[in-house]
Amino acid sequence: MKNLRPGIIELLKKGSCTPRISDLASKLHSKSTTVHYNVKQMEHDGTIKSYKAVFDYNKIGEGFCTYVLISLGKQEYKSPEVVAGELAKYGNIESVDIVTGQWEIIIKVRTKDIAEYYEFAKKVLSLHGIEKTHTLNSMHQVKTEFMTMG
Amino acid sequence: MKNLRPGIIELLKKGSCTPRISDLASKLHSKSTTVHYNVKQMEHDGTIKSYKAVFDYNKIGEGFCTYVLISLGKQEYKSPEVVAGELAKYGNIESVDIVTGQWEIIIKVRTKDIAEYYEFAKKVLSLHGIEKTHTLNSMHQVKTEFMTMG
DNA sequence: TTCATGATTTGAATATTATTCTAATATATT
DNA sequence: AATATATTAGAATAATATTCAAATCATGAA
Repeated sequence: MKNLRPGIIELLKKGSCTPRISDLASKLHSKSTTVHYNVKQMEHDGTIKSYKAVFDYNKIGEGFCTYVLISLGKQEYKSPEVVAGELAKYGNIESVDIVTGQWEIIIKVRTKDIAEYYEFAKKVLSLHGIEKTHTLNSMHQVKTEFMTMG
Repeated sequence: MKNLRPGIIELLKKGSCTPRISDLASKLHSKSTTVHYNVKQMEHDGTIKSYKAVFDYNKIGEGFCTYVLISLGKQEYKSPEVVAGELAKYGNIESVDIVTGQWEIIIKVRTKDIAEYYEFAKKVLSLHGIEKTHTLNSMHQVKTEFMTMG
């Protein structure tokens, strides 16, 4: 007997979902064929990127959430774009933004606990030409991906 | 003729999607009834909070993305939890976290442009007993909600 | 305005897929 | 080992998305 959850979680984290046309139709007081037409349009013109699940991250071993402000150092040979692209490849990094001001990149990281975060930081943040970091640990995730937790 | 897009976007931002059981089943080399059983289990025990869409936020008038670090001031009568809860109610705030360190709350805000952000900041950040803020503007959103943009 | 063109909506028919139910198998507990 | 519980599987059904053709609406040109 195989434990399907990890595989399901990995797939649903990024996709493998679909809009409920009939639900949208009834909520918007429209015909389902009309909603279907509009949604497909948004998919084709790139307005909609994906359909995915939002999890209770505490229940999938990613309850420890950290924001890391990253500075690259002026004389660095790697551009922020390159470093950001490298960071984006990590599955436990939820978001990567190149920002203005004193820091160059901000990332949001999800790990099981502080120990796993420490391993991540050792492995990832030492590489990639990162000079300086400032860490903000989330004690309470009140809202995530537009979803209010509770 | 009504423009359905705003309504569809609002609903898909938080929900109105469903997992594609058969897609999961084929990718995981399992029977769809088995996947169905496991997914329902995760829904019922709260592991899965919702199924939603991810957008190209530039195309839905939310291309301007800002992280705001918030400090509340020691003698404040409102707790971080209360302020965070109030902030979470705003539809254009993607995430709200209560964090450790020199700042108390970090939020991620989406607006159309800097002008709309200014209106938001005037309206929201002046209320709620917020003492000091530090703003990081995203010049490039490389990854969002686990989805790499491109 | 009227006409013509393209875009959006609609309804009916069909195809897919989720869901239900029952049975079988695996896992855990005593 | 024996019983109870949890998970997987198959067949039948229900629900829903999708397709297609036709109707309606919106737009711009004459």
